[in-house]
Amino acid sequence: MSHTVGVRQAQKQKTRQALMEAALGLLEHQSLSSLGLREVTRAAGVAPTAFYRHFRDTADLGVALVDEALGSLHTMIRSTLATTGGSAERIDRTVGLIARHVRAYPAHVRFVTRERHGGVERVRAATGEQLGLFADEVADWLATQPDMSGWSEDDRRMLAHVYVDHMVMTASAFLEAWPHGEEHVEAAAALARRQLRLVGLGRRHWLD
Amino acid sequence: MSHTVGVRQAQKQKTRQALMEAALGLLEHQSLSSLGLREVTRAAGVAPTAFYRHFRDTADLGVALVDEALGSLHTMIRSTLATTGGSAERIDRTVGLIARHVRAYPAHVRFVTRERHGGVERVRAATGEQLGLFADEVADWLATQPDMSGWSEDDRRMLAHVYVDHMVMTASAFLEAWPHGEEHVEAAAALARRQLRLVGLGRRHWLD
DNA sequence: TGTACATCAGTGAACGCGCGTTCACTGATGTAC
DNA sequence: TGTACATCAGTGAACGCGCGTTCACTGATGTAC
Repeated sequence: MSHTVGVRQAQKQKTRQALMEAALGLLEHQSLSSLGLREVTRAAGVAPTAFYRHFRDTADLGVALVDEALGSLHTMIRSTLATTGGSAERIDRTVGLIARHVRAYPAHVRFVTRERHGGVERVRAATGEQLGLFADEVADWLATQPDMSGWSEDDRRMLAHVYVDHMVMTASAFLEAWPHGEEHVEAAAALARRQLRLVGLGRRHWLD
Repeated sequence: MSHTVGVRQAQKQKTRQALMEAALGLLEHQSLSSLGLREVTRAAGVAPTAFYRHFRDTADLGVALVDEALGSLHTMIRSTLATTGGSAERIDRTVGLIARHVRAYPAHVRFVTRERHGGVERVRAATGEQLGLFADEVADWLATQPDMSGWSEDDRRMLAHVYVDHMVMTASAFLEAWPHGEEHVEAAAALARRQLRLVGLGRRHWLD
């Protein structure tokens, strides 16, 4: 057998992933600062001591979850930016992409919104850093848009910030709306679209 | 001595307040779902069992904290709405009021932003309900503003929602900026003002 | 005003339990020759 | 290809500790007469 990655490493990755998924599941009903190591290993089906082969403590696991969760968000942001067409269509498509993302990765979204201001310093820092990078990316993209010429660097960053915050808040709103039925989800989508329209109008008249 | 409220009741209130303040202090570095009953009573200087004379469990205490924290926020919102003058002055004063509120009640602000999406269901529900009432109040006030005639009920509620969310996010940004020095606070204020200007422009052109 | 009894906020001992961490281990995978 | 040794992911027993909750209690405050 060719040593593709090594059987041992592959197995280790599998256990690591099992720990992260078990944690993500448990975090639906609690926050990271109350998540227990034994609780996670029990849910993952390994001995408590196995945990230490992968993470120093649960905060360390939390940072790994931030990277995973915001990696998937990153993909979504790129899709959003690639959207073309008129203003209304872009808004529709953006909100649709957010809804799809929440459907595909509900636990990731919950984790990010919960721990973004949560009780674990290192995780808060990691989340803030990553969302900052997103804002940078959006700001860079804005700089390429024809209607943004004449905007100052600071103003562009401000607008990017607004878009990123709006995306996170909308994702969180979808997550809350879901269990209450389809009409709540549609209401959340309608709200998000109106808000984007408001921001779009502000953007159009910023240099008036 | 006239039985003003009763010495006994007054003493009980004092202990209750001590428990809530101790909890608020402890919550600076953790979240409610990991807050321990014994930890709180230790910090408050009473026996663990005294806790049960006031709260069923820590979630119950959390709900009491929500009421207290959002009561103080409520006062601030009323002040903001009472602000008069031109658009730019109103923005300046609003952001100033938020900054003052954060200075006066940092623990309340931290608690609300942390537990708004935190791991304790009942506290999340209580926070959401109260913020919803704020949005209602802002929406009602918007209905009295001359420039809002012609707006639909839904659109007014959307705008109110934007203002309330922006206020909470700005308060949270101030809280994070504080320990990093005065220039970070000023940057957060500048960002908040620019965002309000963007929203104001959108508002002015909503019915174009 | 004084006395006798009721209330009840706060106490302190005791309990069983699950926690995080340590340690020496096992046995499959990897490596050198 | 085969053999001998090294590595190291995962195990299981053991530990000391702080947790939430129960219970009977104490003594200051409140109330009835």
